[in-house]
Amino acid sequence: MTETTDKMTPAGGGFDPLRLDLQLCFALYGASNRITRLYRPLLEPLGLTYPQYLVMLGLWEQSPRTVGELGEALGLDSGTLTPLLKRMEGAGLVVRARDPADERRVRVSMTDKGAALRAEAEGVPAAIACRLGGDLAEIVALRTAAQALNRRLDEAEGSDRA
Amino acid sequence: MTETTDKMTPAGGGFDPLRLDLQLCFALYGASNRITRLYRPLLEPLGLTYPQYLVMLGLWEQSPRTVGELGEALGLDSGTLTPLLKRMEGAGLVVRARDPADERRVRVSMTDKGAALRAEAEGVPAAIACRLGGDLAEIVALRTAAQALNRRLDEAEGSDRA
DNA sequence: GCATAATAGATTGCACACAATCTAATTGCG
DNA sequence: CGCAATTAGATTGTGTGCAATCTATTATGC
Repeated sequence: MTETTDKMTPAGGGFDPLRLDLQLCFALYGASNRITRLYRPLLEPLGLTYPQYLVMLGLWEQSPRTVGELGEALGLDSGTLTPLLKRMEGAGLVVRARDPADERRVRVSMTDKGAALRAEAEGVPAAIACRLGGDLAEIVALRTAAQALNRRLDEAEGSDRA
Repeated sequence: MTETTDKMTPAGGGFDPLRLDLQLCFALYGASNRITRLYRPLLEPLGLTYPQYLVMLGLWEQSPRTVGELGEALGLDSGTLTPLLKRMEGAGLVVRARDPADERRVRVSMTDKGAALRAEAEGVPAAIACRLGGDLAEIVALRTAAQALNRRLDEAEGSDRA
């Protein structure tokens, strides 16, 4: 049987490397899921899902952008983005059009409706910050640490292909 | 049309709260996706997906457990767990059985095959740690910060229902 | 100049993730 | 006892997330 005592001595001799609450991956996985749940009720009035909101953030910074550029910025591939962007096009938030200069590329640009949505989204970060509570420094520290991790993982992933 | 200039002054007076790289949510979302990608090639030889691996971690700590207990531990609901557990049952890793004492409950228990898989999984955390690189303290700090966030979000979520 | 390789997206198939809803079983309470 | 309220999972429907593959287009080598 697998009766595990919950002795936790991270620095000690015999601790279990497979313990759920010791996994960084599990903490991040849970944080990501919880954050998505936290945003859902705020984004629903805007007619956006959470990944769609991220796409809009990307496009509010720069529009138009190609599918590949968005994928690079968001860390998603075309298999994820294509149907997502099609739904957003169906909702009238973006337009997709082949680049005449290079017919392989698809340029994604905001519509006026998409641009107008920005005003409604302005309040979202503050509302989230409020719900997150805690002190701001803690939030920033967590964000910075996650970004550092992401950078390192991107490098490792890139070197695989090199 | 909506041509966005990319003036960005993060430290300046009028910085943009909607900037993608300022979002904690985006950093965590990316980290979770990247971590899943990192685990995939290591878990594939074990015949596990990443959420299935988390379920196994939960069951290696305690088996049997009800669906509800697993959902509580992993932060997932029955709509996610039911099909996931069915696939794992199909793979011979777990068994699902109604609790005779309370027919509403379903007890999920490891099979011998599932228990045996633990030996193969022992090496996974070390392999991941190696790929993550960086120093261990940084990893632990990120994990701790994410766990603190998760606790706070759980409290907030719980108070919604109260 | 033309076959070949490289590139950008799209498509397909599978596996989550979750809201909303449903069903069956248990609890509570008069 | 008898029935409403609660509870535990299962089901359904929508929307990602990604590997593998396909197609169309552009760049390259000989």
